[in-house]
Amino acid sequence: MDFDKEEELLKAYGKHLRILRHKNDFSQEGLALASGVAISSISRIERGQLNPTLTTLIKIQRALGIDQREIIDF
Amino acid sequence: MDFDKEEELLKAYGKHLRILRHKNDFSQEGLALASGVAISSISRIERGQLNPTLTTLIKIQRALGIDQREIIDF
DNA sequence: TATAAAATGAGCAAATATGCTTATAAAATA
DNA sequence: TATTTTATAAGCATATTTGCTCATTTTATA
Repeated sequence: MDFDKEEELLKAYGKHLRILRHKNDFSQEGLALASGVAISSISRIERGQLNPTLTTLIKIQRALGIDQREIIDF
Repeated sequence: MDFDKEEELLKAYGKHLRILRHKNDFSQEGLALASGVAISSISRIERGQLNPTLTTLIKIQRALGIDQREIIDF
C-alpha cells in the first residue's frame, strides 16, 4: 500500500461491512452463525483490526445473500 | 465453506486473476513490481495455493488499473 | 431504571499468508 | 535449435489471520 495506509483501508472496509450487515438485518452473532466465521473475527474486521482473507469475504458475502461484487464495493 | 470446497474456490479465483492479468498485459513479474506484492505470492494465488488477504487483492486491483468490483467478480 | 441483547477486548494456540531466495521447468521468440 | 522470458517449486523466517473463551462495556428494549 503506497497511496493509502493499509490501516485506513481496513477501517474503511470495516465500515462498509458493518453497513452491509445492518442493511441485511444481521447481528454479529447471527452473521457468525450463518457464515461460519467466528464472531470475534467479524468484530475485528468491522473495527479495521483484521485483514480478512478472500475465503472469509466470500463466506460473509454468501451468508448475507448479497452479490459477490457488493462485498468489495467500498 | 459448506457448498464449495475452499480449495476449489481458490482455484477458481486463481484462474480469474490470471485472466485479468493477461487482459491487462502484465507478466507476473510486472504485476509484482507494480503492486508491491511478491511474485511468489502472485504465482501461488494464481495456482490456488494461497488465500489472499483483502489488502493484497486491493494492491493487485490498483496495479492492474481495474475497477474494485472486477477484482472479485469471478 | 432494570434487563436483555449486542458488541468489544484481551489473550492464547494453531494454521497460514507473505516475502525472500535459489533452482528448475515451461513457453515464447529470435 | 538456441536464447530469453515467464512461470513454477520448495524451503525458510516472520507476521498475521482465525477460532476459541471469558470478561467487560455499550446499546437497545421492556
